[in-house]
Amino acid sequence: MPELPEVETVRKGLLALVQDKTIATVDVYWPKIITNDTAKFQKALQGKVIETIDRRGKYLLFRFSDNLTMVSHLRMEGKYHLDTAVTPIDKHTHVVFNFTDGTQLRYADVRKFGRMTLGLTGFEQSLSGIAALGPEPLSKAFTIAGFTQALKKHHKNIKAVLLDQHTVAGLGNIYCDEVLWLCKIHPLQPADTLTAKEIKALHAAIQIELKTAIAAGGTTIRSYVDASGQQGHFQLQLHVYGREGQPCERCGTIIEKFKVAGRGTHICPKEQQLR
DNA sequence: AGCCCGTCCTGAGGGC
DNA sequence: TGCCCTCAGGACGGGC
Repeated sequence: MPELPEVETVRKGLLALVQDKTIATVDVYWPKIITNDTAKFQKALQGKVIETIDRRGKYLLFRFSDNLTMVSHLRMEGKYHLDTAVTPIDKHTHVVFNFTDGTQLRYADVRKFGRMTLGLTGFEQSLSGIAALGPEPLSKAFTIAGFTQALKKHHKNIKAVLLDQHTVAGLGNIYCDEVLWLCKIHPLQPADTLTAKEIKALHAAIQIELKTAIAAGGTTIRSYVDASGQQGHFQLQLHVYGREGQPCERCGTIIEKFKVAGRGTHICPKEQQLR
């Protein structure tokens, strides 16, 4: 499941593969992936050049010539890769961008949860999802003061707050469990009850964790690969996610798994206690 | 405003 | 072997 480090890894890899390429045509095999009118989407992209690719939270922002931006969210299993027209389209490929040089950018998504939206650059600021997004965790906009203020507004549990993207952008289920373990905070602890010390530790852990995960090319748990088909390596540095039944690396207590906000959640029951 | 829940999807894995 | 059921979950819209 691509979270910020995986999306950033995809962005960098993808940029190296498709920058400056010109789109000839677009094939759409599962129209629900495109939230615009499919025919308009296809027509608008004809002849456009991919100038760069940006990222905001877990969203990829393809910047095209003529002031067009395509917002793309991979959700659970979305993947991009470069291919040639002679390779048969597999059943999980839903959108194909045909370039004028004969190569293709293919979007595959087993679950079909991913979405793409095209508009005039800047439209993404008012797109639901991006408009309400919290600060980028690796930018100066993510301050301890702002983080503290945002946490005070919520009485729901800290894990749900970190997951919902409004307080800070980019964390998903895996990195939430990891940073909470690092800071010894119980995922059900109400956000507005965290101490200043805990908030400071969480703020730091989020940044270190995401930076380290980006450096490792992201985390491959089920199926994540980057734009070149390479797996990430950060799964080797996970402390709690997917480790239920195994001893905590710090204290030896058996890691437990239960549901929080509808998500599988992993904790060390000794070190992460609800207050 | 905040919060919770249903929805979208398919493949993997368990039970019998 | 094969079938059925459950689980995995990010974001969003609707309802309270």
